[in-house]
Amino acid sequence: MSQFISKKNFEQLKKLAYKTLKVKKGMFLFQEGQMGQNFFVVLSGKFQISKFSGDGKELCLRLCGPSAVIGELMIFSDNGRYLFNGRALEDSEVLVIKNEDIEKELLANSEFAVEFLKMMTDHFRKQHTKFRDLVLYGKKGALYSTLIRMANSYGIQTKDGILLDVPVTHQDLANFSSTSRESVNRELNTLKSKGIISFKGRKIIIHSLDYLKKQINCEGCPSSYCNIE
Amino acid sequence: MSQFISKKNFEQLKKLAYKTLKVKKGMFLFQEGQMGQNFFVVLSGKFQISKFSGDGKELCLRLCGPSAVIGELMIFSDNGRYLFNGRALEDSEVLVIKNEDIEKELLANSEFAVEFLKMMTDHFRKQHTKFRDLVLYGKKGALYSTLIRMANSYGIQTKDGILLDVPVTHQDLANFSSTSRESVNRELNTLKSKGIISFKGRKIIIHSLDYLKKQINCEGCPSSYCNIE
DNA sequence: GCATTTTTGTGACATACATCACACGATTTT
DNA sequence: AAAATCGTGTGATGTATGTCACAAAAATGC
Repeated sequence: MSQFISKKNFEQLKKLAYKTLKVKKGMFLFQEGQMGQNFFVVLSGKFQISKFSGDGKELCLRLCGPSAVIGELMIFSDNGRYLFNGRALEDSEVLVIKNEDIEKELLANSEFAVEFLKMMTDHFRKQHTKFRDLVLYGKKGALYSTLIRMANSYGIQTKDGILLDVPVTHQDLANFSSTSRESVNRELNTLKSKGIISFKGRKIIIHSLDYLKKQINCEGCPSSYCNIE
Repeated sequence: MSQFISKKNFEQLKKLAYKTLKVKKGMFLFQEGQMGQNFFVVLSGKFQISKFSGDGKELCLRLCGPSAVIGELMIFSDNGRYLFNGRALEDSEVLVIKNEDIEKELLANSEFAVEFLKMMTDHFRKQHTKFRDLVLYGKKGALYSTLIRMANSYGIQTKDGILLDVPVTHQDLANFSSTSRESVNRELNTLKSKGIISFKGRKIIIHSLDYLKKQINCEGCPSSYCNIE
């Protein structure tokens, strides 16, 4: 169950859904700029939330697994356009909820409204920390931040260190860090030569999460914000 | 009156306040990392919302005049620490509202809860566009974005163009754009030589807002998000 | 009005980072 | 098994932008 919303309110969201939708791997559930009246709750599979820049680069913001709420930012928006792209990384299934239905429900049920507001502010703080890492600590900071987040979301503790158990390419990491594949490659190899990380096949093992955290002043941040979801 | 919250709900916020506070020019109303149980509504004066990086640089995010809601992001937070700094740029006065009081009120009054949620999502989208400009369009994009926002918030239409009627130094613009004073200076002079802007004393006149907008793909964005507040 | 401080302007240089080019190994397809 | 594709590694080079140094102009204080 997501850390965002209680089981009870997750059930409530389920009730509000008017259909479920299967999304094939690689397909867009929604795209930035597109009009739409729905948002979604992931039931199975995985989605990547991203944003395209003018010159075709893609900035990745979230990886969303089961029970994540996505496409939710347009609720109460004037113009009803999605801000991001949501693409299925695997064959996936989602609940579809009409914005007007949730708006009604929020008015009718203030306990639910508060829970939902809580989720939104949480989400906001999470996005904010990502923002901070990107803007205040440069490309390197963004990469470190991405590694830390992936460790918190997909890391498996082994005696060797934390194994990032997701199939990510250097290009993927670059997209999450608004930098280039080559820079990611070089920086990862620098980290490896320092003994901070190592590779196991294509996957990354982090030996010193602390080192990465220190570089971006990450000490105080509650780890619930520090993930990639 | 702010574009964020209706007069009625602004009155409601006023009722919830347990005191008003005068803040002298230059003083911090709150600082990042600081514990606190309150948020604020500006009654008079002006506040700057900012964030410090590890190496002492300051990233400025908002300029907040009367009826802006500030320090609100910690509502429902686990750790109760401010994410930003709020500093008075002039002698100012604010309403002080306890987080627990608003949390109670939101539970009791769902119409208010929805209105508040609306404000938060609006705010989120606004921050998001700033984020996009900073990360996706580089330093130049950040500066253009800042100029556009200031034009929308403080611009006065004259026959000459849009006069930015705020006292801002190049250093201020740099802080809003996460760049350096010198870069701002050079870029402004480049814009001047292209006839996009000109100077009237210390103030900036924008002759072609469209040019700036085009550079950062700003066409579709509703101008209510595109301000500095 | 003079002195001091703040703000702006600009050259020289250093650095971070993107881009291009290409090689190589691994994986997948035919 | 050969061919094609994909992911990685790395040097060379260009560009954007930060930093330093210092001067001129403007604003402010006394």
